[in-house]
Amino acid sequence: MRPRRTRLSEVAQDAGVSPATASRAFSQPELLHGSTLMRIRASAMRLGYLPDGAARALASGRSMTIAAVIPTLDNAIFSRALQSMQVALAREGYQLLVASHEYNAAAEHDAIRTLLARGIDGLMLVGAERHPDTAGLLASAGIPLVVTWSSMVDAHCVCVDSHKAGELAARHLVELGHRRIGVVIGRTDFNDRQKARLAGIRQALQEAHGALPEGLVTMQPMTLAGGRSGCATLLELQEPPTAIIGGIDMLAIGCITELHARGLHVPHKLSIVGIDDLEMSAQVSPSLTTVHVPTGEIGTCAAENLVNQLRGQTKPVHKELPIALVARQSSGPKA
Amino acid sequence: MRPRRTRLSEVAQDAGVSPATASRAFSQPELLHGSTLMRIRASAMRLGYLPDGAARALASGRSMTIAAVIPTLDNAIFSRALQSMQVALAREGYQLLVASHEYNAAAEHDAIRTLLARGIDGLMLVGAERHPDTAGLLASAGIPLVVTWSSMVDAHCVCVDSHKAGELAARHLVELGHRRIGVVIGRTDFNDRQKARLAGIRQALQEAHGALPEGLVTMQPMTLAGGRSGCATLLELQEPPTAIIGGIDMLAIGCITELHARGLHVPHKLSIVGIDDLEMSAQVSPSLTTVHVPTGEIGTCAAENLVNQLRGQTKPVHKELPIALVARQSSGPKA
DNA sequence: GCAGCAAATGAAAGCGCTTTCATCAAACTT
DNA sequence: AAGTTTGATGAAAGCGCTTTCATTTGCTGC
Repeated sequence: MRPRRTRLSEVAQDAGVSPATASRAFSQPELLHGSTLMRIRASAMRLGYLPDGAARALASGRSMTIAAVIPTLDNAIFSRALQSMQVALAREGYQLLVASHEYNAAAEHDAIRTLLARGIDGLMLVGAERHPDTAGLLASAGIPLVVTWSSMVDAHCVCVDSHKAGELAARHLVELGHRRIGVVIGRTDFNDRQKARLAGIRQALQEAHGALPEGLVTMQPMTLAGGRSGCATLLELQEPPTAIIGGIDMLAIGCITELHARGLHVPHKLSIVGIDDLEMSAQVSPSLTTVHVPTGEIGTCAAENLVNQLRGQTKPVHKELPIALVARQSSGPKA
Repeated sequence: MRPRRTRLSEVAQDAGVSPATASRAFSQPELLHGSTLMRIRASAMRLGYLPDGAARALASGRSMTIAAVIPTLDNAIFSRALQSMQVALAREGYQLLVASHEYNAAAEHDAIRTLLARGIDGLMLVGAERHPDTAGLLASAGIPLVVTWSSMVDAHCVCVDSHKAGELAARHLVELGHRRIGVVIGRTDFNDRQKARLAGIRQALQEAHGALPEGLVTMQPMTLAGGRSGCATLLELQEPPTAIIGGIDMLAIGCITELHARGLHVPHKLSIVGIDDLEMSAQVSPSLTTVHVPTGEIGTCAAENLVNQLRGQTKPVHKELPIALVARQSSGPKA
């Protein structure tokens, strides 16, 4: 078998101290005499000592690991949020564990269960919808929790107002004179963000010119291909829209692509607006008008929130981050 | 404090068996009498028992966790590979732990170190380049390892021939009659895949029409913006190329975008070829000619490889996955 | 010069589980 | 009927670390 790893006791022996002291050299170095600390560190280095996380976690009750359960890695907003979260956590000595559930509540439940069993110190979740059993699981685990993107009563949240995001996108088009506005929305199963955005769009349009006709809304997979297909669907209507809102930027960009493929000019022929403001949205041609959502910041704040909870901050903190419309080239006055 | 979690011994007591038997109910149920098993399961369910991963890992020496250290989550090829890997691992009862290093060898070393300390059963790494200290770290850890994308002697690998990928892209353009071919390559620091692709391109062009002039190669960040900027750089040359190869699809798509923004038709004015075959590459307009790399399969095979190693398969396995050119709309005969 | 205290270290008891080994009953052998 | 095997379970020894509590030592202050 493999050559057993160096143990803390061996380091201690090598340095001529007790295991207790050696342990402190890693967790509470300030308690040790300078020279002792040096000696232990030197021994550890020489012996190539690597602490055993399982033993540490078992003895201390802390794993220094935080988990994030997200819908999918296949959407840049989540990878970006995770990225920022990781950086923020690493700064505090925590490791990030990631699981995705592909928009399936049962899969989310399982992932949370597995993670909890694995032993984590905190958990980041997306959205406020859950499998009915999940609440109990979380309650019995009793670890710090932060809900992101959506708001949830009695829970720590780092959220944005998705309803308002929808309104902003819709109002922008209304102000440009559009009356017939199509919507390519992402699947709303187990996705309260898309639900809220759509509701926001509906409300703003309702206030402007009456209800949004059902035929002008198409639900698609949240990919570029979904955007193209949604755009195609709307174009085939008897009376096609003069503008389209994508439920996420990727859908909006798919619309631009489809229009380009058909030789229809954006925004002269049709205006396109998205929601998210991906990095690539400023780079596509024409650049995408969209509602900026501070994705990276959500990750950072989620990390901070969890760390604060682990430090004793228990009163639920609701943090809402601001959103704003960013007008670029893909939207213009009604033809 | 939080209400302590149910322990295995309590489940055992509740079911009227010893802790040993209760333990077996979870790890080796086939050893138990049917009725005993049922009884234990019922007790576990009723008490809401969740095993303690740390204790399990410590006692058994296995954490049922596998880690992947990738360059970045901000590139769809890695998120896709991870996705497939996760699915394959979950099937075998393993959990995936992810860390990224943003193309920094020292950061990779640190991540591996942290992961090793955390206690993992296997490790997936990308590429064959490493920080000088990493080899020792890995050797002393002595856990199953699989290197992906690149090939490495004496190690388990799931690789593709990046050099050949470069050749395929270049030859395709040569065959279409292009002589002046530009390259927008991703940064090659700590990225042997980009290095090899560029070398492959160089070799194919060399064989066709002599050395690729240095001025026709521009190195850029691996983003859409990098592609745009690289394309712009090449267009400003005294004698611009008639075709451009992107070191990754994202760079190639950036080129298409830049050309679109400038009103230059692809492929009539310029041909564009990428390498990777992202899902979106077939969806952009014009659709991207590229070299298909079976990204998802890399993840699946890496998972299988590690699981096999954990089952005792120790002789290094080299698996090379096939690649192939996919001609789409972005490339055409020289104008 | 000695009580009193702080600083540095050590002894030892677990953390919650797995696993080896032993035990015991039941089911076969011959 | 006695010996042998098989199957199901239990007792108990850790896994490698942290942490509480006790101990030692070197000072301070009167």
